[in-house]
Amino acid sequence: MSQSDRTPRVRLVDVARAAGVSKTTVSDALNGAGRLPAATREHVQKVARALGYRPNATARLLRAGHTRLLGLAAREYVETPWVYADLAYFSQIVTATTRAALAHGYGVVLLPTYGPDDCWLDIPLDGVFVIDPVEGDPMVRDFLAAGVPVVSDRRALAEVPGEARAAGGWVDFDNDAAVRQVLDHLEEAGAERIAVVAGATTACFHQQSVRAYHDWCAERGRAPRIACLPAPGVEQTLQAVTELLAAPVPPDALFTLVELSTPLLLDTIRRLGRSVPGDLLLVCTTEDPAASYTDPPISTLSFLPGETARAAVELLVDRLDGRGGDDGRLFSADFRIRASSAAPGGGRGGGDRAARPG
Amino acid sequence: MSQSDRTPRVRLVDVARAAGVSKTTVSDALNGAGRLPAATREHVQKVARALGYRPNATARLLRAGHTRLLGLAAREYVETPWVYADLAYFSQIVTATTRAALAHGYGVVLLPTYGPDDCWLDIPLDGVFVIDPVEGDPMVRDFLAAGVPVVSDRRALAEVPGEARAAGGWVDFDNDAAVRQVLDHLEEAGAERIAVVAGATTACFHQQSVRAYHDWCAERGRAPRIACLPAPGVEQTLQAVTELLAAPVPPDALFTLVELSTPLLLDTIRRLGRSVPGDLLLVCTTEDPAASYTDPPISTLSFLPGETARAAVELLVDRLDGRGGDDGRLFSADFRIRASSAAPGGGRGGGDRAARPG
DNA sequence: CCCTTGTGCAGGAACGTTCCTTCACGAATA
DNA sequence: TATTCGTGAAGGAACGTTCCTGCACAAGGG
Repeated sequence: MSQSDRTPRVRLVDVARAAGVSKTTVSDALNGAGRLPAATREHVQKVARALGYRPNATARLLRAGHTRLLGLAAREYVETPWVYADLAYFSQIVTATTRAALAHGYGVVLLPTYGPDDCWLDIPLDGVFVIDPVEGDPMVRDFLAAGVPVVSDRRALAEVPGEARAAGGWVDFDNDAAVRQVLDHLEEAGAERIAVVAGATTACFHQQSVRAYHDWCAERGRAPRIACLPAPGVEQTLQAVTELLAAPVPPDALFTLVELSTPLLLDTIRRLGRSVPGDLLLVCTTEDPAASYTDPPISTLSFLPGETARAAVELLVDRLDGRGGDDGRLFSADFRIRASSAAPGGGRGGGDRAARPG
Repeated sequence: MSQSDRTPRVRLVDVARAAGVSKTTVSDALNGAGRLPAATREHVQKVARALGYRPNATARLLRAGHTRLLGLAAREYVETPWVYADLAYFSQIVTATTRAALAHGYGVVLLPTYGPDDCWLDIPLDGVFVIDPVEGDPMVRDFLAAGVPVVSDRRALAEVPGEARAAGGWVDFDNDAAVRQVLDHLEEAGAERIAVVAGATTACFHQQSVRAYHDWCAERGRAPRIACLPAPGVEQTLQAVTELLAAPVPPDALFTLVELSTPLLLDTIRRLGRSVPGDLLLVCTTEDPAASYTDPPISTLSFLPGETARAAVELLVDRLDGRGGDDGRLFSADFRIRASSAAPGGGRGGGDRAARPG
């Protein structure tokens, strides 16, 4: 009943019967294999075309032993899958994963993140890329147990005990270094009261970043000024910024970790009567290219979703093809200093240059 | 070699042998089928768990006759697949398709859009959602020929001759009506020289919209002012806007059809010395929620990618489950009038109200 | 004339499931 | 005692491919 028509699809044997040859001959003729004279080959092809024969993909896969399908799952807010794919970071991850996979002859399946038991195992996959896995992630566990190689974007979680480890790879960022780099830069530019806007999610990124910020503040004896958003959204984010800036002694620098329309943020800050970078230095974590076209251009921190995804797919494909390469790859975030965080004295900034750690 | 380990995976028969029962018993015990006493069932389950047995997904699918996998393909700029998934429209289509599919127990495969011959047929799919198919699209043809139901977002292309038609569905917009609605609104608000920014792509949306604009202008004896972008990108778009506004007799209204950061556009217009809506009325085609938070809020035209995708999936799923419902669904775009296109006299606008045609 | 070598194809075993059919056996009924 | 009946489980045929093996026949060499 699943097939819309009740005509039961023409199979290989049907072609064979119609052409008066065996299954083998048909298969060989259509796949360009075996030793067949051109005449036979063409005859079979003609018959197959006449009958409208199309090979059954599932049967081929069963025979082949692999599916050329890679799974992609985002494990943040598991109960509402793919809601955050609207964010530029996820969107670019999806795009880049797909493009890289296709370049290697693989398709990409967007996976369910919750559901009855281990329902994801019903999908025939050769490998999986898991974004933001949680501690002891059941999905990761299931796939590894099923012998499906997993690459995640958190190296900490790839360190599972025992033999399963051999099948897990990772790509990751030096998150601490990135956050510190931004904070150091702001301090150097004269900032004394740096405020941070983060998200209260299960994503390692936010948790790690917030911790790094607290550590950095503690080392300098500064009081952290932080707003943690329970959920993403334009309204909430702008609200948080407004509140931060309304403090009795307002911050002189703002570092956002949540994704947001940067031109809109700039505009909002202006409407609150503060100028960038005059009154407030600004650095945004974002993948939005619009950031470099604002006035002033905004300093950005990017976690290179495209490169991450590409690397993850390469890792996975290498592993699938038996080329056991590295266990993982560590990236550095891409910090681009622009006018929005230039020193008041004018000693820095104005340009559009990338800074890389150590 | 494809499987990373050379341990050849434990199969159903292996469990059967180890448990001292037959394949049937194992299958029934694990799937909760058949008539088995609890003791046997538990014994088999224990053995299976001990051996680390995981059923082979491909084999199940072959047996089941369906894959619970839906394909998603964007046919715009076929040679560079998924580059435009960064755009909010595509991104939301992908998100909504995936969520709707998962809700019905289907996974989503992001399809290749080019490649050797009909390579997409190697992927085991139950149905396909094709965005922006081109005329006589080979992908659509291939899938229909292979008996895989196709839903596209262009009703014009679903009208293929003959019996194949029964397998194609569509969701679409009344594009002309939407464009005219915006133009009429701008005219009513006092605009006399409406300029349009469109993209030069194969997407029906742009072509149809441009045609509608030309027709509308012709009916009124107005000269069309249009900028067609060869490629999307912040730089190009802002450049086009700058040029349009630099005309000797500049436009008094702007209607953008390409996706763009709306706060950035507003900012750019201001930097060119024009005020919105005072000097220039503004309506943007966008899916970006930031548009309602700018100052002034921007009037937007949305093609509801989320609802489109949901409808497409419903259509597909209905067809797959034998519930032959409609052939398609026609949507109306969502035009929201805000202050950016309010009449100079102040007669209109300021609010945030939706307008629907008809 | 027999043995090799090569060509053209057929048969059938995989791939790993599910599920339909059958069969044995003990208990209940006639 | 001979017939039903229900329970528990085995056997094997699908699902639709691919590909290994092997057979028949013809041509060539000794």
